[in-house]
Amino acid sequence: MSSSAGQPQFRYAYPPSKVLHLRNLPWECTHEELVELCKPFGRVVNSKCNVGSNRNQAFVEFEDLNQAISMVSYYASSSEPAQIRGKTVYLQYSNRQEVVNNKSSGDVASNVLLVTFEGVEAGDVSIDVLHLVFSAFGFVHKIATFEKTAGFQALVQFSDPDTAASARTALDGRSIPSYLLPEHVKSCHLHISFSAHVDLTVKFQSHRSRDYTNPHLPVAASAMDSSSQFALGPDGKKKEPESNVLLASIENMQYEVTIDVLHTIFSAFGTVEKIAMFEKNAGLQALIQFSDVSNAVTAKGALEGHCIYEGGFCKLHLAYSRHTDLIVKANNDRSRDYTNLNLGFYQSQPSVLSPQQLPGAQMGPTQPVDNSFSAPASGIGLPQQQGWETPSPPPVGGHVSNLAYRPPYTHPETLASSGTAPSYQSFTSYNPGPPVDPSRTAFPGQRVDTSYQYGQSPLNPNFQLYSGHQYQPSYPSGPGILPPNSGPAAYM
DNA sequence: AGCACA
Repeated sequence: MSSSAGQPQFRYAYPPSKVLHLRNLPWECTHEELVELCKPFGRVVNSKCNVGSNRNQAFVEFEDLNQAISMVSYYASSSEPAQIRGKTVYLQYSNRQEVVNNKSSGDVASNVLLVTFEGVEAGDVSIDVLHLVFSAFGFVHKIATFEKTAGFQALVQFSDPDTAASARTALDGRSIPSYLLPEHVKSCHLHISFSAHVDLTVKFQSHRSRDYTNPHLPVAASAMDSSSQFALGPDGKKKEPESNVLLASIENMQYEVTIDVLHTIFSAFGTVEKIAMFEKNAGLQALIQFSDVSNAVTAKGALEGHCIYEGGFCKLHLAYSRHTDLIVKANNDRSRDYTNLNLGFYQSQPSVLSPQQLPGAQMGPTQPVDNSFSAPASGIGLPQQQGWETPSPPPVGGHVSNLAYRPPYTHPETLASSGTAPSYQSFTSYNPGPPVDPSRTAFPGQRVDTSYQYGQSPLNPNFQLYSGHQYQPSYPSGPGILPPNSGPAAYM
């Protein structure tokens, strides 16, 4: 019996399936492009590209049949055809019920993540920002960025698949907080899957690749002159000599910016040794001293032109200072020497260590440890309450030694597993003592990004970093926002 | 432009 029914030739030849067959695809169409097209209708759990003799067909599998139906129905009645790269794509239900084979959209756990950035150009997300974001979940070994047809992508290598999985779970679909992005970028959603790689080969430290396990790796010449990845702001000039001390000017200061806020922000990029704040030209300025020039460079690149608070408030402008070592005579709310906490109002405390034991000699090998990120990562979206409201208590014996010795990265599993918020105590025992512990650096009423500090990355759709509605200013905006007891700057 | 060789 030949084609009396004659159906299989036509458009809706097959009954609905959560697998769609797509054809007339552009050359070397990627999984990411397919997902981009299908995403409005549901979640693509698997795909296979480059199918057929012309390699221009593909299969996508939705997690749910209704999602596939909605996509087919939509394009059946749409005046605009489905398109990829401007090319019309024809789609129909597949005669299969699941996509076989292929890189299962990266569901095989790996210690390396493939990150696709949505809505940004290659230069918009610096490798330092990536490092910052992913370090919230564990020690990042290597990062490599590249551009393909799917857009700007990165491979981020962790030590083990579990750590990578926690980062993926937490960040997939989230957006990088705007204060880490150039102003023209509205949002930068992340799509994360597991890579097939296990160990990236990074030959140079450059603007597109880093190996954080090997600080002695040569720096690529190409990275030297292309300072563009750091210059997120409009200033393309790199005339001023680099320094370990940054001069920060704060523009549009509607909210209080305390020394603790600055410490929290800048500590994400390395060890902050000293901070001094002062008034200049009716504005607030601060000198932030890092232990290392490279930390200052990274911080400058990542933060220049960004606002501390949502809404364009407290915009940072950073320049290299000519200072290399600030002289802080007292620890107060305008100046702080984090390498010598026995100054100023800490002086009443008995000094537990002799001067020889103070930092410097004992500072372990300078490695890119973000003290703010060495903290345990717990579940995303936990209330940001644990401990930060605690007023900075006077230091107790032993805290100085914690400052002097900063342990290498400790895996988050050691503290926070099973999604329970680490208690303040547990954190304290892990990394005790102010002000090494960033939780102690916040004043009451001074909302600091603790969730970020604790490895609860802010990349949460509902997370508003330093947003106005979360922020409870201690003082009304206006000229009187600074604490009344802000004495004269004690640095020189 | 019409259904996949790990």
